[in-house]
Amino acid sequence: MLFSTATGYALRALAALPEDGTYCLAKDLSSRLGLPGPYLAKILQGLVQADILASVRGPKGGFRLTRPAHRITVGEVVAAMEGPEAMEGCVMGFPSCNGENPCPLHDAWSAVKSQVSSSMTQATIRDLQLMDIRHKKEAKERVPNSPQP
Amino acid sequence: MLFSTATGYALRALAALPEDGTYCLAKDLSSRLGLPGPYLAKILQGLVQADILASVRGPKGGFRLTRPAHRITVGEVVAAMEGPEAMEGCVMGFPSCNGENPCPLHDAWSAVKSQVSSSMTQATIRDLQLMDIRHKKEAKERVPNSPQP
DNA sequence: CGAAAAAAGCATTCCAGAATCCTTTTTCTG
DNA sequence: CAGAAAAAGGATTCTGGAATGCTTTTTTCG
Ligand code: FES
Ligand code: FES
Repeated sequence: MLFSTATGYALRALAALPEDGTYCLAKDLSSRLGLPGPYLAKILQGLVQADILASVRGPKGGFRLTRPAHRITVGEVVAAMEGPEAMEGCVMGFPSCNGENPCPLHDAWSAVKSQVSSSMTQATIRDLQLMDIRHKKEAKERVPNSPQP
Repeated sequence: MLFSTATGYALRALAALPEDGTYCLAKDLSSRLGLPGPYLAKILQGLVQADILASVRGPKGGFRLTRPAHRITVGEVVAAMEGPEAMEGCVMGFPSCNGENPCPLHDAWSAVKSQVSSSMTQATIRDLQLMDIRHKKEAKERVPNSPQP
């Protein structure tokens, strides 16, 4: 899936945070998204250190975005989660991917890398929020009223 | 790295096999490539079942390609190793990657997928052999004579 | 101030992929 | 046929990421 599952969780959690500065509980997020609770908590803490989230402890505390959603790029989040060296190395797993001794997929892969990373610096958390909205709307249309027993 | 390390090993091993039908020992391959011996052996066995390699047991036995190198595509090897479902799923790890509710990277990623998979069906083991030759030649030029103590 | 709420931090468990070891089967050679 | 060489097959260990639990610190509120 190209990135680690933790990165996916981070993106989903960020997209689920409210856009105003309200603080939001980790537990709340995890239950809303159906993600493993303590694991998500740890991920959120990491995002705090990357200055993507701000947190306050104690009652009334929680997590919130440090910036408006459209100012946080997907690339930034991926870098924070995966480290700066993500997407390095040869697609085929050959040792050392450099122009010197390219594997047959090297050119295609280089194009891919630049394409993905440019898309990632374009896309922001705001875009993910929109996606989520679409998701919910669609679900609502599909099942007009679904009682929760 | 997009694919598993085993897939990388498989590709490297296939590229290292002689083009004539000579049988080649697993142990020989592993030592030549510096790959973990028994692990490579198991990988080779898998390639036999995928009809990419043929093997014969006993003395004078070993592994060989079932077809000329230029008739074995990289895509075929990847499929044999990773299963047919490789490269499915959303780049960002969102559940279900379909056109219905695309994530912001979906279009870029779709392009990537088709590009990579078409490159993979174009490239053959023969191309990998050429890469290897380049590799060796280059090393030789760099170190004209390197005694092995 | 004291109790409760919540994040922070740390150790631990779980699990799949990576790698190793050992036994069995096949085939060649003397 | 006997023995050795080599792949085939299965069980096992190792390892890093995924996930969980527990304790500590900070903050709010009565
Ligand atoms: S060498 Fe394979 S992707 Fe660059
Ligand atoms: S939905 Fe993310 S890549 Fe298709």
